[in-house]
Amino acid sequence: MENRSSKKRSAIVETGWRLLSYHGTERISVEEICREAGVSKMTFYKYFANKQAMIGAILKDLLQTMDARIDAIRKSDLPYQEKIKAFIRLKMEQAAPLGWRLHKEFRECPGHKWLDEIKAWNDKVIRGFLDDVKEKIAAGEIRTNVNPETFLYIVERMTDWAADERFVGRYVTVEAMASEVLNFLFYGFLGQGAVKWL
Amino acid sequence: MENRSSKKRSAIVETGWRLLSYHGTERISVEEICREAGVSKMTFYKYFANKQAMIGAILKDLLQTMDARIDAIRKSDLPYQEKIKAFIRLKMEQAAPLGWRLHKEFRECPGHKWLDEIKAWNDKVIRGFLDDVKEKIAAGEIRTNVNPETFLYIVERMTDWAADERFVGRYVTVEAMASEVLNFLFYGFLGQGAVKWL
DNA sequence: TTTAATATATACGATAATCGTACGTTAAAT
DNA sequence: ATTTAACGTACGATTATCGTATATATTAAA
Repeated sequence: MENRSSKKRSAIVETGWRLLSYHGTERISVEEICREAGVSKMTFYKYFANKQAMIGAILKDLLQTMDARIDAIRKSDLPYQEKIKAFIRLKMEQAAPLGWRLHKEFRECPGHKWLDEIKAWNDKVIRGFLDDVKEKIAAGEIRTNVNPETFLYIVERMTDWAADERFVGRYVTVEAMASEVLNFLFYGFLGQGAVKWL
Repeated sequence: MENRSSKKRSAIVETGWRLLSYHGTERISVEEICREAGVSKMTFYKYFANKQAMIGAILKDLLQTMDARIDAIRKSDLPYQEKIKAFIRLKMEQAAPLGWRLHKEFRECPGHKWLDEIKAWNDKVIRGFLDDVKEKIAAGEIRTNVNPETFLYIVERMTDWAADERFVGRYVTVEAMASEVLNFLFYGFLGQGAVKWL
């Protein structure tokens, strides 16, 4: 049956996602995926009707996973600071994962099949997070040396960075990138202490 | 003759670079380049022996251009800050010029033909600036907890904010905005000193 | 203007990649 | 032992790609 937890299927999904996020939807082939995943083509067609179906399944899984992670953060009893960090990290780890490559492809091909779904999901994530932050700032539970509006704007812009190849391309892992951004967001470029330029 | 300024050749180089920087060296074909450039294959092979030769020529041209720009900055008698700005601009505008895509490909394929050349070039561009910054950091004149390259990127992005009315519109004066941005840039979201979360 | 040289386009054969499937094989469940 | 699910091999059909041989147009020289 369509055993969703088959090892072979997992291998296909994993390899498929890797190649997909790197090369886009057009420049990959099922043969390549099978080759790299160590799976025969017949097995591939056992689980997926074709490449398109596989992509759809992968994206669907991805969005589901992300939703679950978001809910987990929301429901958790982490201190609010940690929640914010978790959100930002999630957003960055996902925006890249969703793939700058795919973002671009989707953007460039308007009538794209999964465009709306992804956009909707994206909005959902951002709005949910920003609304929470706004609320806390308005309630005075968060104090910052920066105007709240400025903060919100910056956070919004930062999510763009994660889809910018010039930025993402410098980091080996998404974790490293997210960590760096968080570090900057909270503490700025300069460490505390005397600072001189020239 | 191998007219280096032929229109057709330019079209090939231009399109070739676009596709190359986007899809990498492996996932493009000369037929595709010719198709997109509006050039016949025969013309392609008039100017280049094959795809590899074309890539080599493109990269060579690119590096030469970049070298010239770097030297121009170095030789200029601009004040130090202006030189830094120029470097930032060079690095950000053109300078992922090699394209994150190629950087990654080269990084992942050690025995790559142009790896050394490109690495050397990259060092020349980045080191020139970053070494200066790092020097200042080491000398205690600048202290930072953020990767200098990240800093470069962020600075560049901040210049975008200044052109975004959603951002500018919040401030009565330009000074207020600059102050806010600098405050954020230097100290991050959290001010040093008494900052409470929750 | 005629002629030679050069630039560009078309057509081609050879090879390889890709798709989706028919069929055979293993391994486990009944 | 027999059925059934999972998986691999081999296949035909189609398409892409390479590099070249040949044909045409354009330009420069005589």
